[in-house]
Amino acid sequence: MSNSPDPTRRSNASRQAILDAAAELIAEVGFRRLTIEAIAVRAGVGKQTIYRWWPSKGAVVFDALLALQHDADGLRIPESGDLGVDLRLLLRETAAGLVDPHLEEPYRAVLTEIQHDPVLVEELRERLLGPLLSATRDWIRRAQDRCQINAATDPAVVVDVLYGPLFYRWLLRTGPLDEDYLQALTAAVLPVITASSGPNPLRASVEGSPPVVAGIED
Amino acid sequence: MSNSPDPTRRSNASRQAILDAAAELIAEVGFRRLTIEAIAVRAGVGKQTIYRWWPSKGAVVFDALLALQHDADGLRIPESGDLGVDLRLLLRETAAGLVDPHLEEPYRAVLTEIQHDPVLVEELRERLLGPLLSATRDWIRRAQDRCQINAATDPAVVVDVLYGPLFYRWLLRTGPLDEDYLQALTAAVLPVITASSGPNPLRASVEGSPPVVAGIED
Amino acid sequence: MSNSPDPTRRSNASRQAILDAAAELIAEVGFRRLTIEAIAVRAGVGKQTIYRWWPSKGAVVFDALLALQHDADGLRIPESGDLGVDLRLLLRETAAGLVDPHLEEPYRAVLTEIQHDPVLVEELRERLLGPLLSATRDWIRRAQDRCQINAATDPAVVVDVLYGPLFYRWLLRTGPLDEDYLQALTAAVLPVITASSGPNPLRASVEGSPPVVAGIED
Amino acid sequence: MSNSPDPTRRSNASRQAILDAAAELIAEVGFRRLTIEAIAVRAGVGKQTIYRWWPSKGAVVFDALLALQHDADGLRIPESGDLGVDLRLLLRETAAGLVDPHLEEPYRAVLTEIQHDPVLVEELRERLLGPLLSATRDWIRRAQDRCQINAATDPAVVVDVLYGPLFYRWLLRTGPLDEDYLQALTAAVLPVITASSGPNPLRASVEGSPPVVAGIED
DNA sequence: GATTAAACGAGACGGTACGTCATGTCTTCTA
DNA sequence: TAGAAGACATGACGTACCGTCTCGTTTAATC
Repeated sequence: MSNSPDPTRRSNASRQAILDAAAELIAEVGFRRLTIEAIAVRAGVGKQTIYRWWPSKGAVVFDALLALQHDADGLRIPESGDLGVDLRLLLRETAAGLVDPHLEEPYRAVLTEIQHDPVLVEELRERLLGPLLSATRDWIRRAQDRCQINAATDPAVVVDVLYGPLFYRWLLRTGPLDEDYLQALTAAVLPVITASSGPNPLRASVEGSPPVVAGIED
Repeated sequence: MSNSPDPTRRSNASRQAILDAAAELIAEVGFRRLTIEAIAVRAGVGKQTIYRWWPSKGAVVFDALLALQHDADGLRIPESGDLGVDLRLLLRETAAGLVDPHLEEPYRAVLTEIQHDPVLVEELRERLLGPLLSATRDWIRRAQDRCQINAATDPAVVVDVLYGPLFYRWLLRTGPLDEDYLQALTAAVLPVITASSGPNPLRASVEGSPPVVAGIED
Repeated sequence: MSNSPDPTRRSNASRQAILDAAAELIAEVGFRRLTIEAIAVRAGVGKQTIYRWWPSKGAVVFDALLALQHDADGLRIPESGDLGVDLRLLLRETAAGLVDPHLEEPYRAVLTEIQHDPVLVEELRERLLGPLLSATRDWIRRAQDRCQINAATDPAVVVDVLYGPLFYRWLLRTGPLDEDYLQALTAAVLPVITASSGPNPLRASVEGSPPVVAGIED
Repeated sequence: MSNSPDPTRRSNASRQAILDAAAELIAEVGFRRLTIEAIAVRAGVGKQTIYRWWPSKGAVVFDALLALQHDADGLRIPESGDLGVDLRLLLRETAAGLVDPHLEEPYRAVLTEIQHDPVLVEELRERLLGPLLSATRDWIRRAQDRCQINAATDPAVVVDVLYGPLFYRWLLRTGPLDEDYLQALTAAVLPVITASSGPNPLRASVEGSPPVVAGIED
């Protein structure tokens, strides 16, 4: 007694028209004023056709974003062997996606939607973020193998340190993601991820300051 | 010929009731299903009283968040002189706010709303983010004066590197913000911001890789 | 590029429910406190369904009134050949409608609404008043053919003289529309409409008073 | 423990400004879209000053109408002794008020309001209609004394027959109240009210048709 | 002339209903 | 028989007014 439709009978023309219409409209009016009805009209499609195949407006936008990214061929992780060069390229490509006129609004919309939609966050993890993050983690691990990145650091943490600052500035709009910024960010982040060799008195305080840590770890 | 209401005649009881109701409701049903009507009913207030004083639902939630924060006395920036200790405390306090049962939903809501509301982003900059960020930047500058942080790095970039990873993980829900994570993040971030003195071959590649940089800097 | 809905797809169940609810509510609370929202709730119908098919609250009540009248089978014009008898029957049937517990309020509401709504007055003319008045005028003409009514008088004027006094008393509530009144009114009106035979000095003054008439006819 | 205000301290300037504003606004936007707030603003008066002295919007308009009528000096009942002349003058003056550009809308508004407001209908009876109707009835009685009007007819019925047709046409907008109509109406109505002496076969049927009347009077 | 109490203007308030909009479901017609 | 078209019940939107309720500010009448 399943009510789910038969995917083999799905009209691909309709699917494509819907994603195109969604992409166009989100660029025109933004996510807040984007409506299912408008998408249906623009796509020349019945509303039910949208409701049949997507659970929410956010899911449509998410799929539209994926389609746009495929057109742009996605994020490639550079690997020249030179960590500084690779890092700059990686950050630049990431930033380029965030400020791309066609992609920025959908990105913000998806980021927005996952805050309140557990289904969509799962979707995002599996189909957009997951591949990207695991590729990044592999890239990090290889750099660790080459002793370019401190092997003691969890790759997941390195990922946060790489992408986090970029997203933070982008989301809070505290400044532009221009070349100057990327340059400064790369210079600042690079030492974090490089192998730490000599003793570092500050670092020591983190690992060993007993009274504070005791209080903290309660 | 101004149509704006007279703030001196504003009912403080209504204002407080509205903020309380908003805080309660956002915790109960989340931001998406939060409605102005429900806030008005819960607060025992006419809808117009909300529309008179706030331009949008997001603005109400933002004020409710500010009020909650004031109750919690806000974020204090620690300054023991030990950079590692201070950094951990700072990150821990920040993270504590993000995962506080009363604050998490409002935080996500505000973060969400500023993506699509230029007025609110300005409000946020002035009244929530601004004070916090400038305090953080001052803290950084003092640490730079003590030669605990590389004086060549723009404090704004340091801010991004400090808070960015935390927000990134929190927004994308790629993992918990628990003590283990904060410990690892502190350990990873600390070297970024400490003064780098000796020659660093990787750093050199960032500053000097001619062919790539040439292409980039066009 | 028409935005008007397709009448062939109209839900007749909703239509009937709306008219019934309107009739009930107007009897319960009167026209002034009758609201579209209450009609929608009582009818188990969305407000939009009302707004889709009727332009105003008055129009709904008007249709409700028409439906009630159809149930009561409307006004029949009697024609026994005896003018006095017919006239009394006509006035009595008219008065019966005006004081019917189910119809009085809707009648007053419609009369009220047409004072301020040109669209509704047209509607009224075509669908309620028109048929009644033209039937009455035909009835008058046949009586004139039988020389029971002065053939020189415009049937439209006769109509006013027939119905006007009744409506006047009903609208201004200057007295009851009971049998005594109908009896007196019939007795008074009958001579108006009967063929005038003998010379009438007063009548003469109307037709011949030169100075006054001169001033009037300018 | 009376809450009613002290009439001796009433501001006459405000009273007049309110009535003027009401008269202006009803001419501009009609009664339906007339609001107390708009009257208050236009009159430069606080809303409470209106609510303090009038129980309803209809009451304000009623007073505004009375004031307008006083300016126009009201309806004088002509009495030349020639019934036909007097009747024409009376109908003409009545009709003139109904179609006066300044008075028509307020008249319709008041007529409308009394349908649903028992307080106002009483007010109307006492202050507007009452004096007019009793004057008319006196006029009729004097004509009856002069044997110009059938003394057997109740003056109240005569009043209805006089004014009713005019109001009927005016309210239902079935035709203009121009000189031609007034001429025809006068000619038609005059015989009703004149003394009928000789035998009238139709009249007889009214008074004596047993079978029909019997059925009716049950 | 100072006091004082009520009417006044202004307008914020808790409400109700408005008419519109978008949602997600359901039905009808068409390819 | 899937899909377009769109009517439907639902319910929130933001607005307009309602009638009540403070607020100072006149404005008379009393002291």
